[in-house]
Amino acid sequence: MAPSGRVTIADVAAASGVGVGTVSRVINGGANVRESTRRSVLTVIKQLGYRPSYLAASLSRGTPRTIAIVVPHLTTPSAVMRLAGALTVLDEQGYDTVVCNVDTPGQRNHHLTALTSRYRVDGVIVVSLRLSRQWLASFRRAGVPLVAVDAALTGVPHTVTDDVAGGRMATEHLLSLGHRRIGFVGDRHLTARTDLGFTASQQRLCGYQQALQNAGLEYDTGLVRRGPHGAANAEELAAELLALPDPPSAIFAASDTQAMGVLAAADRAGRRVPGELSVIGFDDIESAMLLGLSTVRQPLEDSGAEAARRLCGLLRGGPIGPLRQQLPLEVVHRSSTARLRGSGPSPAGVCAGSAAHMTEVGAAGRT
Amino acid sequence: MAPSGRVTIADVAAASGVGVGTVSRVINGGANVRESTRRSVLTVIKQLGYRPSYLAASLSRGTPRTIAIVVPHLTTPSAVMRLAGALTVLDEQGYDTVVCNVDTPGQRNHHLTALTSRYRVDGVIVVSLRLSRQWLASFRRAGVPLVAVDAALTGVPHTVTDDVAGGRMATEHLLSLGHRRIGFVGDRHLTARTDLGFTASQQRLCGYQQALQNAGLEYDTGLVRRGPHGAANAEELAAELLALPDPPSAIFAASDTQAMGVLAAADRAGRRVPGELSVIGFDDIESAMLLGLSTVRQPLEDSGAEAARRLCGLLRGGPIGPLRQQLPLEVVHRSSTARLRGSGPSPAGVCAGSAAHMTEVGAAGRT
DNA sequence: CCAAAGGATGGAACCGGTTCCAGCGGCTTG
DNA sequence: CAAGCCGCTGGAACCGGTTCCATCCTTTGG
Repeated sequence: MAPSGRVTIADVAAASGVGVGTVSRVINGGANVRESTRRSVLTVIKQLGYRPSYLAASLSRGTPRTIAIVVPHLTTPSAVMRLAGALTVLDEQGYDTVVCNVDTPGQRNHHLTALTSRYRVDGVIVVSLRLSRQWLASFRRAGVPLVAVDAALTGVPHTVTDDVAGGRMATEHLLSLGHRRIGFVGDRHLTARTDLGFTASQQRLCGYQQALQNAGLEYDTGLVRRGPHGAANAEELAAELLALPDPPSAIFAASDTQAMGVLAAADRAGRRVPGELSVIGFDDIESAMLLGLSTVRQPLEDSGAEAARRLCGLLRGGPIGPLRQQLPLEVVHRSSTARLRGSGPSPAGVCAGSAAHMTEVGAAGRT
Repeated sequence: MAPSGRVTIADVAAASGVGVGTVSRVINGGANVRESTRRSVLTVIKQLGYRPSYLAASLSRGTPRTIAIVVPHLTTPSAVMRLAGALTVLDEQGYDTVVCNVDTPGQRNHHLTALTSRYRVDGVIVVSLRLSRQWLASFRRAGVPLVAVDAALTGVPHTVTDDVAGGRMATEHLLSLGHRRIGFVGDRHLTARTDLGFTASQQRLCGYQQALQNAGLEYDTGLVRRGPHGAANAEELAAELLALPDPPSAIFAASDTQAMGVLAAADRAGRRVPGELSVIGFDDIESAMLLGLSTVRQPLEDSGAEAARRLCGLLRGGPIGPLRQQLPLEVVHRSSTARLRGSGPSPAGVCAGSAAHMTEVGAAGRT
């Protein structure tokens, strides 16, 4: 028994009169250990209060059984759901997960440097971050397995949705309800250098443009407002649109969070939703259901879970499969969108897009 | 140079013609290394693509520089904000953070067992979980430093708010607006055995009762509805209250999430807020601001940050200070609460509670 | 009754760093 | 000029497990 300090496996071995190998076997899957031996060793372990060192085991074993997940703006609902999905799977698979929250490019670089310059985790999941060619090279050089969610990184397995199609679906939903003047509220396009470089908003805008074009409508930049992320900013932008001499009858917000800002702006401007203004968001976060917000649903939790599964498969050395895994989108019609007054009923909207179902969902609010 | 496999510190030492000790000094704070030596070693490191093993370093150093945070229902906004606050501080302090999400008692036990039965992290932050005496003993026996947030654990440093006072403040706010029939919507009280045993809702209910009593009002159990957590359930409970022959003119929801359910129920029942129904929540999550929800604000992010700071201090061996750290609460008056029609203006509400300021905040919505 | 097969076991080597201590020039000081 | 100090350095011991291999003790088969 150790005179002082931590109890080690050697102490346990000595105290129970067996070798360290046997103790190790007892602790782990204990194949080939006589039942009586096992029991006596377990007793000693309990008596001595022995706690195996995870570090020593990992070092010896050669793998930390830990993965890192790098996620920007952790507090946003969509990021959290992706994280939660990944955590669930990694938990099941027996991995520890260290979470790296990233709010600025500086933080991003800090964490990416730590992950590539030291051997610390078995693999990394990157969420919504558009990594530069340099970073990708760093990971490859370091031999750190990498998968991405909500970001198409060349050469890296990624789980994404078709944001362009999603933008189209949202816009087509509004078009099918008879709307012709449709506003857009989304994030400003920024470079990866000065910001984290999200692209979803940009792509959804593309889908919006495509849908308008397909419908033979002019793309009116006056109806497009972009600014920093966040509901409060979206509210201002929407207020601008509503103050226009010829305001839109519907607004497509690039995310549900921003859609909530739009709803607030509408409320403040005294516009009834959906009577005087239709609003559709993107993501289908929990609040969307509560607020009766129509939206384009993407499987947020699944996306995290899928990425985690793929990473685990990769670590197990299994086949990688196609680099790009695309998850389906779906328009969810709640009570924030309605037929434009004065436009006759039209045939069911044509929903282009990867998996364009459209569900009618009974929801609270806006009756 | 190693013929194959990972590059080790010995390889670097050999390749640069110095000893391992010197390489180690270069990698870390490099005190007492000649500048020319340092540079040549760094060059070799880059050339060989050497990545120091975090595991080996931790084992040798004796500390993993990692802490675990156990948080229930990660996807709820309040849990996320606490987590985010803790992450920020731990990041600054150079700790890795492994996140243990817990949705069921089984998961809780699984993670707590892992944390106590193996030496894996330097310390643990527990959020909102009421740990049993047995678990506390396990942690003490294992010598794992522990701090708690939003849960008063005996003998453990904890960062909390006074939920009873908060409940009182919310109710007094409504009373000061002339309301006399005030409903309550909150979580069902469950034992720690069958559920995770949150107590906040229960305590806020106590505050509600106290405030009523202080105002000389009868406690009417018919106005109190409790059920499983979640906005959807709260919506149902609120609907019950609104369907009463003599419905309440105001409702206090034990959390903002539940308050959102109440708002949805009011909307669905055609009750205008705050004209026909006042609603106040608790927490001040981001949505509350957007929805113009009056609420009792608690510093969620700070609570996580404070707990992390205390844990770091504890690990550094500093003084622990008082076990209980209490953060202030504050009523935020937005546009979901208003004077009861027909009741004259009354003097400013008396706000009991630890630090009872009351702020008037201009907010969007419900004009 | 003896040999072969196989389960249980002990223990050395190893994982890859950190740290401490001894050693070695070179420079200051008396 | 010798003693003393200090900055830099090399390297062995150690952190606490896992794993593999040699060994020993049983069984089972012939």
